[in-house]
Amino acid sequence: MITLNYQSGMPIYQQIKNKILEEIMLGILKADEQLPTVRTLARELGINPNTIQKAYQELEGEGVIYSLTGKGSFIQNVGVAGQKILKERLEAVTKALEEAKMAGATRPEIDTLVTAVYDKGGNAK
Amino acid sequence: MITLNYQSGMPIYQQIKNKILEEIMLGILKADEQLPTVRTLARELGINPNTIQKAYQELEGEGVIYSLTGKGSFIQNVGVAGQKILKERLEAVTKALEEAKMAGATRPEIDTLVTAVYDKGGNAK
Amino acid sequence: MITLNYQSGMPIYQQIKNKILEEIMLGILKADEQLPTVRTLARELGINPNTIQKAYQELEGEGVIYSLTGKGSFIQNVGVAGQKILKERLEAVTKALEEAKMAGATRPEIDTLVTAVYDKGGNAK
Amino acid sequence: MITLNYQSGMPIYQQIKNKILEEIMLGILKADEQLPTVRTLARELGINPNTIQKAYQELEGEGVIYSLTGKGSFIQNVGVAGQKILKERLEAVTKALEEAKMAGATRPEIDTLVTAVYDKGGNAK
DNA sequence: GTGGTCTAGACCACA
DNA sequence: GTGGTCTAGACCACA
Repeated sequence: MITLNYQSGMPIYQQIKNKILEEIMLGILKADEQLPTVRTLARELGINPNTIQKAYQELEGEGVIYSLTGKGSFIQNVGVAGQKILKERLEAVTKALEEAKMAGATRPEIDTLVTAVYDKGGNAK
Repeated sequence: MITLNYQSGMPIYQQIKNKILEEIMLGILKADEQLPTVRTLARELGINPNTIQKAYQELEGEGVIYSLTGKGSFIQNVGVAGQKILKERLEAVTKALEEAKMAGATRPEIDTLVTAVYDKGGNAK
Repeated sequence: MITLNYQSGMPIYQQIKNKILEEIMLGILKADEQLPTVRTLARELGINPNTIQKAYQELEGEGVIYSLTGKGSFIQNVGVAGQKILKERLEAVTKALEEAKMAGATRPEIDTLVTAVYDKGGNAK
Repeated sequence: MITLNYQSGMPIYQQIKNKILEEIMLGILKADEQLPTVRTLARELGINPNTIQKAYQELEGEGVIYSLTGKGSFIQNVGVAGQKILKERLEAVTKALEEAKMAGATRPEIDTLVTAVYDKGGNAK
């Protein structure tokens, strides 16, 4: 179930990519599981199939899914993709931390945030 | 002295905004101090005046600077602007943390990052 | 015994063609020997009969097998087909070599590859 | 100067990618040199700008070029990209060699091909 | 002007 | 039916 945000400024195909990555990370989508077809998902979301196609093709280029013409699109072996995603996100945290520090954030303030996120229970979003 | 990175993917006007915000946070630019004019800065950086214009306009919209027609652009009272910037950056950290957690980042991994950033000394960038 | 690789990107009908060509080259399939029927092979491999049909039709078009309506498909006189296949594959090697050379591959690098392939013993795959 | 082959079956965007990779490999295109704009190249080749866009975006995703909105597209630092391309092409040679061997190609036949390619002079295509 | 996103719709190879 | 390619054309952010 993907809900699109047309006001956020984030491209639709990006939102779709993120949602799929998220579901892989959370174990909702598992290796070799089939994704909705390009056309089906496009119909469901009320958008153009080309936009789904773009999302799927980028994910395939990144080794996250694989596509079989005439069959459909499937989740790739999760391990490799997952490690890459984790690494990217840790780098994003570091960058955000540096900017916050520059704006005057203190160590205790940051620690409070970290604790808040890690005590929220399983689902972080 | 602003150095632009054309290959980082970050829009030029954003880099300019960030640099000014940074200098305010670090106390280099102080309240009511005058910024270089749009044309002067454009010439210095070898870029289109429209780009500087956009950076200044957004900073004015965010209450960070104020413009006096025919006089130039000036740093707003720092306290107010600073608190808003800090708040935004702490929110960015929270968002980055949530995404990292979802990708499998553990609490100790995050703590290591935080310590790394806060033990680097004064200049975080 | 054909094993299909759904993730290699190579079309299924191509994999079937290649496997048959390979078995002819290796002398496993001999002249006038009967191939499994389209339906039998489709059932065995768990794929669509159309896919087998396409593989057989192309092989027939290339003079590698011949079909007798109501009887089945048979291996063509091996000599003729084999020479054509060999010629095609040598052309493929030339093309690959030219592209590698253009990308900076040196003669010794190529010689190393050739030796590696030809010293591996009977089974090259 | 790119000439397209509409009969080859190779997608147009692939042909464009290959041509650019080739020119980088041959040193015709150098680091930070600007490529023709999406629209210009589309007009020149008589094809849709979207097709050029796709070629450029894939090259950017592969780290071969970088694009600056409002400025144009440029050749990335060549070293890294070049090594990746070379490695891929050597693997293609190995695969072609294995298939040729399986079809009965002898070592001397292969050596003849290699010599033919490497004695043709600078321009292999 | 330049790259990036998206829609609408056609046509193809493959299964 | 399914993914892949391509055209035509609109609109956007950025420079």
